[in-house]
Amino acid sequence: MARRKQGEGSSGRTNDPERTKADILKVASRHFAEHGFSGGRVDDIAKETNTSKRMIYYYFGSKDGLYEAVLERAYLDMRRIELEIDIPNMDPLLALRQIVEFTFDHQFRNPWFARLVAIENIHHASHLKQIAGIREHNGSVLFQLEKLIRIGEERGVFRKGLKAVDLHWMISAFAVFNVVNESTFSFLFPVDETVEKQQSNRRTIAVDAVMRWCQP
Amino acid sequence: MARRKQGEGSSGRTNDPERTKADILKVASRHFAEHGFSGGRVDDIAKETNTSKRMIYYYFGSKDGLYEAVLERAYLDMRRIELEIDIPNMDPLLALRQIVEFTFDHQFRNPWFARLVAIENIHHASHLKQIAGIREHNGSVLFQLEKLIRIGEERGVFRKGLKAVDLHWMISAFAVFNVVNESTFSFLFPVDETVEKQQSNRRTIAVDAVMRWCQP
Amino acid sequence: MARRKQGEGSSGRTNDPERTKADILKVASRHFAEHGFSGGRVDDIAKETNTSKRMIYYYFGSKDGLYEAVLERAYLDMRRIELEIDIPNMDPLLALRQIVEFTFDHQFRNPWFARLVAIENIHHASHLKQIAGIREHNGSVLFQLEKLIRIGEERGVFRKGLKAVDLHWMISAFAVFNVVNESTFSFLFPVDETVEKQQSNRRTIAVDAVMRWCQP
Amino acid sequence: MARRKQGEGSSGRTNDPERTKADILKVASRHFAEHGFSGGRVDDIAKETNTSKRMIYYYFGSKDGLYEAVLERAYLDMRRIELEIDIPNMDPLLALRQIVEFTFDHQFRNPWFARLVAIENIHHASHLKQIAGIREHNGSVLFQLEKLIRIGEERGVFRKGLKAVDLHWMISAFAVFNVVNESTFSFLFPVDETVEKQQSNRRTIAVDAVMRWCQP
DNA sequence: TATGAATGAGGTTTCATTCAT
DNA sequence: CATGAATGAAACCTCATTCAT
Repeated sequence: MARRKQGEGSSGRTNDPERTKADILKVASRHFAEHGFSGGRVDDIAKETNTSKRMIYYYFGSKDGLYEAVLERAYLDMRRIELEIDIPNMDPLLALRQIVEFTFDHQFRNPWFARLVAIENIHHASHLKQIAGIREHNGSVLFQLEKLIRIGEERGVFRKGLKAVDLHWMISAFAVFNVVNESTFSFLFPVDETVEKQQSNRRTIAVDAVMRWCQP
Repeated sequence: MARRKQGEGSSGRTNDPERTKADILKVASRHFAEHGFSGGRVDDIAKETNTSKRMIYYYFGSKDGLYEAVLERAYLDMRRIELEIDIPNMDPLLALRQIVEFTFDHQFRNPWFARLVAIENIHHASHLKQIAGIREHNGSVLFQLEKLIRIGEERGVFRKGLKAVDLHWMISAFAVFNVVNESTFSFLFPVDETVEKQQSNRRTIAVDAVMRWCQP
Repeated sequence: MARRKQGEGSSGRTNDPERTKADILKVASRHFAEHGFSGGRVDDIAKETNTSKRMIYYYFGSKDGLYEAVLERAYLDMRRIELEIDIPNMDPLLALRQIVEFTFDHQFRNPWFARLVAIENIHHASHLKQIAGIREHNGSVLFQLEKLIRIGEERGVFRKGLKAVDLHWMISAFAVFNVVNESTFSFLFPVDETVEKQQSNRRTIAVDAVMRWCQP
Repeated sequence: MARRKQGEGSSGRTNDPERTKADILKVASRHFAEHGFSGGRVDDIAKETNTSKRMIYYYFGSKDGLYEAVLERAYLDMRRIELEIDIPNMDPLLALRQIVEFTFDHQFRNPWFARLVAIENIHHASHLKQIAGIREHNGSVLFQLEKLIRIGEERGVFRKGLKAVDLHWMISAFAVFNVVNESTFSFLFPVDETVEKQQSNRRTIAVDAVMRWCQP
């Protein structure tokens, strides 16, 4: 039998705080990304969860607290994933291409992140500003890009004076706009292509634009 | 002083439906852009208006109806303004530069438009899809860009195969991202510059990127 | 040219008070009968009318006033129609049969009257009690039935001691219940017949029951 | 005085959902029966309750939902009570008399039921049709009457060919009309009798009419 | 730790009625 | 006589949050 607490397993009750919190966070991420912060419903989140509404308040204190936790987790995950790209001895142009493509694809496949960011911007980043240390954590992207720019400059494949924050801004603009404005853009300017073809096309545009902009 | 139209100002009752509607729409635009659709409050909008909450329902039927009217008006205004740019005999490269700069600046100075679009995207463009004729109206931008592309190609200053919808996508990405993601981006990646300097810098990035992307 | 007021005819504007009032009353009758008093909407009535909402208030003072006028008109019409039955030298049994059949059919073909009465009963006849002279007017039915009963008794085809008010009560019970409770009754106890067949059947029941009850 | 259940009375908070729901339903039944559906006020119902308006929505979802629950409960109660009449070895004529008298009296003493049904008919039985299983449940009356008719026919005290649904229709017509149209009828055709005397008289009419109609 | 019942404040919407022309 | 704009009060309903067990 060995160490199994009474009641565990039967009805979703876990008695595992970390698991419970993770479950709530995952559900809440998707829910807020789908409905926005004001449009999000604590009741609905609770229903989708394996636990009850009371647990949300127990662990996160309030709707705002829950949303902030969601946001923090989202940024941590995103930055962690980005760091997986390895720009060691790779050719700078190839590395740049990979970064743009990876960012573009990853955001497209995980649209809830970009949507959460968009939602947070509607609220003037007020929740983000409550999250301690989030700024420092995000600095990692810039370090990576700085490294790339330095190498590229040295080898003469990038023009001089590129700034990491500008490059990140441009890459983000494409990757985020692509996800976040998809609904209105594709409705207003429909293209006669499959979604896959269209995404591939837009990714090419993004890659080309970034690379042309970086080169001498 | 003179120049005061009969009944204007003071106590609100205008008996001028167009004025009343325009008043409501203007207030509502700013309010929804500020708080989102779900976060927007009909009560608050009414308070800022010269009229009462009842009139909002009299003219727009519901919160959704009001929001749709706001959205429609916003798109109409935006497209009308864009058409003011004249690409007649101008040098294509110069015209392209002006279009990007104009779009970039105009969106920055009227951030509520981009915010409304972002909000609408959170809701999967469900309201936009209710607005009859909005799609047709928006086509005008593409016509303009197509004209520009044709001239640029003929003169050999643009590379071949450019598509208007792609160009519009890129220009929008910069102009919209710049406005909509400003809060989170500038919080996470602060730059030690004045806002004006920063905007000027980003505009340069956008212009350069677009022009490099269009040229052969 | 000859006596035609400016604007007459063009847009429904009549300048004929009686016609206007009659128009409003007719529309309001059907509307209240359909939705009840509380469920009735002055706005909706106005829209169905050839005139405007203001006229309703001009002529009838209030929603209650309009409803009372509707009720009065309905009772007047109903009693007037009933008096058209002629019981002169007719055979009493035949006359009785005709009265029951006529009442039954007429109520069925003009269900809004019975519905208005049902609605008024929900409100404890409070509006009816405001209508001056309505009680006296309704007495006519009883006079007619009394005449019939007298003749029937004299000829020995009716049993002794019948009272007009009881006879009217019974006839009304069938005719009114048939109309007013149709929705719930036919839903709960559906019969596999055409509506016409069913009505004919119920009318037979009513006629048989009344006649058996009157005969010695 | 003893005999007071724990928590009963006083401050309202029961944490006993069934009791809370029953309390709401009872108050709502009387309220809707008194004012109709459109004329009924959720606020007023809540005030008469031991709980708050919020709980009405918690348990019943909407005003319509509450009304449907009221209607369902009313029909269930009515049919349950009717079944208490026992037609075992009783003389069919006596049993018939008892059924008519019981129905007549019971409806008169519980007028809110007939009023609810009248109200529901104003709304074309739209709520009733939402109630699952209500039709099946109501079938019980017909079974009972069929049994009675069969016995009566066999013994030759009823004429042949009687149908249960017709008999139920007739009994209902008297019992329901007596309650529902009381206000207008007694106002228009006042009788110089006590209410008790009048009811007794009408009950006699109903019994006589039904029995004469059933006999050969 | 966990649950379902309960809540007050506030949100959207509706309605009969009146006003200005 | 006639109209459409305008209104305040009150209606229905929702939401984040807390309580009792």
